[in-house]
Amino acid sequence: MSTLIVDDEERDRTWLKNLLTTSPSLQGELPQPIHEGQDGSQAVELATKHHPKLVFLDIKMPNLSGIKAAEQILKLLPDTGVIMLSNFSDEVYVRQLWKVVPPNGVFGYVLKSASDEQVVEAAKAVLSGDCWIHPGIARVIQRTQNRATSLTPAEYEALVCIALGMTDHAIAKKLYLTEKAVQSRLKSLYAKLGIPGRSESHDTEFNQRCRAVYVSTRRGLINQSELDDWEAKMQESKADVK
Amino acid sequence: MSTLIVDDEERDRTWLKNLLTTSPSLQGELPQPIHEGQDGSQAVELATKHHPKLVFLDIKMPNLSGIKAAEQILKLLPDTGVIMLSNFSDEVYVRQLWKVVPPNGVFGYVLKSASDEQVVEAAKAVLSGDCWIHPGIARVIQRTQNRATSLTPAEYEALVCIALGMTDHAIAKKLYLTEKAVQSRLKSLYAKLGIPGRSESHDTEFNQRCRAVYVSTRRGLINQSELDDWEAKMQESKADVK
DNA sequence: ATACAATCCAGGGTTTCTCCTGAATATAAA
DNA sequence: TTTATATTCAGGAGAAACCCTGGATTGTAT
Repeated sequence: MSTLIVDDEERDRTWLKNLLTTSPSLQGELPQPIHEGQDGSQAVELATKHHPKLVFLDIKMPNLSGIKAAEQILKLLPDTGVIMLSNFSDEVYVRQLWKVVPPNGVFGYVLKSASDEQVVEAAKAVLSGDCWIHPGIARVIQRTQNRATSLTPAEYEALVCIALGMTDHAIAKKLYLTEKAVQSRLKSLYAKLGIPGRSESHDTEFNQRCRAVYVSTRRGLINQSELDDWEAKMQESKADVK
Repeated sequence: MSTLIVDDEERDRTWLKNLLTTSPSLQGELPQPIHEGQDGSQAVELATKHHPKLVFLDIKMPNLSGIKAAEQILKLLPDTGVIMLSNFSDEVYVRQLWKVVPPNGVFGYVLKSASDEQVVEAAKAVLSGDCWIHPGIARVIQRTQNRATSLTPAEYEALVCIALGMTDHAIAKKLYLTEKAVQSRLKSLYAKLGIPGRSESHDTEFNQRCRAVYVSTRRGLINQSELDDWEAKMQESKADVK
């Protein structure tokens, strides 16, 4: 029974380690020893080796993201308590995490802007079998549950494509659809994002396509590093065709 | 003669404070005492009060950004050594900083991913009247100097507008131009960003408008918080018209 | 079985964006 | 003064994006 801390920034690792070991209210409760890793693949590796009870994972890491690392760890060791540490309250991550964590899984989600007390609180909660979710994320989760505003996989796919700058035609080819189907997806996407079209206000204010990307980024539905991943995937599948 | 540390994250402030006070190679050289602030307006306030020799400024802060704070501080106290601390190597910030810092000003720019040694090095350099720029930023600066790839103010303005999702028509109205002029700006923008148009490749791959936003964000020419500032400004000027 | 939502698709019409050529201005460098 | 460069504009053509209505197909919940 040990604890695992995985973050690519050494500064954050030592901060967290100090916090956990010196906190009075965690004395004796924190599984020892504490192992450390620097990226997602190390996280999986160290977890399979030491079977930790508690794992802290940064989301944004090289090689393997914290989310994917969590997925693999939970698949192998479902009883592990996973606490995600993130700089952002991005909806993408909440979306992804929701799919990865088993329904009865125990996990925490804390932003790096959290106070030391909150981090300790999260650790204690997860150790005693509860979940701990950062207050700032509560409303994000609400939104992902809400039918009227949350995006379907189809809409999300379309969103990513336009954010990468693809044309309707290119999207259709990539997803094996007609252009009409693509436009249909986009139409419902714009509606859910609340972007007014030509019809609604007399003079057109917005280019819906770009506006959709802007508000989605602001809401954290997409972010640059996610898009870059997609871009890389696109490149690959393009190479396959050749 | 004192030192000023301004960052909205307490964690980073204490980290930096510890680093500066405990570093052997800075003993005796660091101006004492050390004052701390949490945002840009406090930075200006504390600087006018204590006339520090050295100021550490985080770029992303509430109320007043680190860049704007630096501008005001350097206007009042041109001999202050300013060191910018940033999480990102975004081109926007380099652009802005270049305008704000006087030609003979002394400043540093270090990324938060820097090692402790680098931060100390930067501090020593600035204290002895030199500039210190993070290696990762060198090539960004190169790009901002290069005529062929750097954007003119006109192009940059257009870029921000399309990133916010405005139509040609809306942009023209906002900037007091014809739509044709806007399109002309966009055309040269696309060219500088190296985005292929309909003519260049047989089948159109990209929606240039969205693609431009994507690559610009990736290059750090624009970023979300900057765009949000612009969005707020747009709202204001819209209210003025009423 | 019925209802519902999500999806794909079609046709046809309107607007916006992009492309091309070309011209007039202004400003700064040679 | 000439030469470049940046910039604003025009007209007209074609492509892409958006609007509306509506049908067919799935799957899922009641």
